[in-house]
Amino acid sequence: MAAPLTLHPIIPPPSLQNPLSKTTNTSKSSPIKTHPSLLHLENCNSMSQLKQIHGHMIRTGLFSNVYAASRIVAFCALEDTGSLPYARIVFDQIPSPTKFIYNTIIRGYTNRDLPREAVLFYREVMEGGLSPDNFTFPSLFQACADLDEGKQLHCHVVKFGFASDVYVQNTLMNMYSNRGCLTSAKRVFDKMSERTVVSWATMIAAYTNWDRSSEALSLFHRMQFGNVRPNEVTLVNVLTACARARNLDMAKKIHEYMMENQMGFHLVVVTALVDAYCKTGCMFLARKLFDEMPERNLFSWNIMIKGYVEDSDYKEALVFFQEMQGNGVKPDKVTMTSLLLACSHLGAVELGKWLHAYINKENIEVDVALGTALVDMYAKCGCIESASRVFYEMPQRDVMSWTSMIGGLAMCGHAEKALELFSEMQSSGVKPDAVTFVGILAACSHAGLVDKGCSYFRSMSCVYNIEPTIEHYGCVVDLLGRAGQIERAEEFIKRMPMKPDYFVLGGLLGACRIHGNLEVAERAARKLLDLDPTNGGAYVLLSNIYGSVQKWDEVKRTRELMAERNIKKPPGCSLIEVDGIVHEFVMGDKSQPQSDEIYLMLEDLIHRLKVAGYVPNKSEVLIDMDEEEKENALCRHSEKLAISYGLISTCPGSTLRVVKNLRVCSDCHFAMKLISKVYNREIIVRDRNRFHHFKDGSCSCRDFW
DNA sequence: GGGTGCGCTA
Repeated sequence: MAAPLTLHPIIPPPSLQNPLSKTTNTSKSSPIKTHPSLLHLENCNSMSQLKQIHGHMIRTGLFSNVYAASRIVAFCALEDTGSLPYARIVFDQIPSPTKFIYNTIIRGYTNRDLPREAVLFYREVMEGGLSPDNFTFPSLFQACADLDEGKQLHCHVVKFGFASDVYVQNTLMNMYSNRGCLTSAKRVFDKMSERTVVSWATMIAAYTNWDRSSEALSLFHRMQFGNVRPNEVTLVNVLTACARARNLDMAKKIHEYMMENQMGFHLVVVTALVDAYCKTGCMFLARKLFDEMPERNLFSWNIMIKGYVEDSDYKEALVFFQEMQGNGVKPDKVTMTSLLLACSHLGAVELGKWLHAYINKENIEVDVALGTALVDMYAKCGCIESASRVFYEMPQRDVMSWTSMIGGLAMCGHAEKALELFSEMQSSGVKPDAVTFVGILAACSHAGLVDKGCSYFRSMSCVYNIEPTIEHYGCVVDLLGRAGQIERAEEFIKRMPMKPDYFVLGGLLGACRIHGNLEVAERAARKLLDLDPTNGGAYVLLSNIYGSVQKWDEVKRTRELMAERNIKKPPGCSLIEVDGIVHEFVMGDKSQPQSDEIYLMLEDLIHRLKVAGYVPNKSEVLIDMDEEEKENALCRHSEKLAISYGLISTCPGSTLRVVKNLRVCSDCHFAMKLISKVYNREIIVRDRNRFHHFKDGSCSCRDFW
């Protein structure tokens, strides 16, 4: 009902209003929300407009209305075009700010990723005599720096009586989990009298992030018993747990649930499902789902690319990247990191360089992960100088960056430099991990530094508190074996705290081949065949040793055993990159379009090598065939085919780079040395162990591999 | 008095 006209209050002109007064110049029939200044504020989209409105509000006295003032603060603190410093100035002009107003500023700091400012502002306000409410804490917990600060804020929660607010509890759990204390997170969860779907999702994510995915999944079951319906976020978290736990069955169940509950088109959920299929090794299902997605984002593409890389399908990862570009999707640092990893495996340095240039051109941020991927790519492609350059340009380096560089130097045979870097790493305050020591031991092994290597191995547990794994034991066996200390290596294996595996015994066998120790070789081979009678590599190693000491009967017997047991030799495969395209060769390969030219080149090559003194070394040929056939087989080894292709398709004098999946055989090694001289080419071959840099008739490994 | 806060995929 309208008030009688005669009783209307007299409103003073704005200039006479007391700025501290909380009364407003609006009547009940004109609520403040529809005041023209506030309507202006609704459409405001810049700070200069905001300042005009603010000034006008001060002049008209509207600013003394705390609601109006709060709208000004909210714009400055929360809008993209706002300004937090200005919000602070406005805040200081408000005589009695409400909790809403300072909560808004705290949230503004948190949203803009200014956590320090958020907490400092909170402290300042509290010291000014104000008190928090239940809305204050969620953004504060997001902003808090560490566990200590989080605990202090938790005390405030209790002190001010908000410990049973569900929002506060949910963010509290998240804070504890993210700041390193899963136990406290669980304690909060267990104490909750009412749990929302968010509470469950938060705890499921916490378990997953702490690598306790199976507990995450059982929590999901418990949630369903409690009649809480999962929503999209719940499913995303559960799928992440499935991915980490490699639980394909569960992922499939969630997939069914999604289809039954009309969640099959939710972008994030489907993307999480694609990831779960990738991680459980079902690239086919992942691809099918991806292809059927009505919309995709960068996450979806990155997940597929990473999926292919982790599935060791590097070429498909690169093909997929082309498809991504064809779809007009711009890659980011995550995409680049996965692609560089693919290049590392393929030895595709040209492509790797292209990616590096792309990163620079597109100003993609080189974070620690991407920088490390670049170092690793250059190092694994044998470009140790480029690797080193990128490494030293990195503003930040973590243990993986140092480890990549150390491992790269080790693979190239630069043992001294690798060890120097190891001490440099420690001076810079980065602690080595188990992988670092694999690099260190490999460096010692390739350089024949037996005592140093053994001393590093001992220091692992007593100085660095790192328990050596079977891989480290394998490195030491390799180290001793290569240096000719075969008996010591055998003794070392006997005293290992775990059963030797294929790589440990294979290392010993390899050493026996180099040093012609038949007695130990036979014992090692027997153990190796007991361990895994189907492993073709073990038979090949044994047969090679018999061959190296001209025990042809034994070679024959090993070969017959293989045939009897229907065991195939692991296929050798070589990759060579020409003009950014990776070509793959297997022995006797004729699948290349230029096959005829390649074989003509090969014939010429063998002829010229023979003139230069090449005699085919048939001792490592396993197949039952006559001498001429053996020679033919040797000449068609994948690395020789790859080199022939390289010779006909690159400019004279340019470096040839080959990646081989197995160790390079003695015959090819000898041939490569001669090729480097006869054709005046540097040849860099990465085998499964190390780099061989052939130049001018000799190899960087000094025939020691 | 009004208007606020949480969990999600590489």
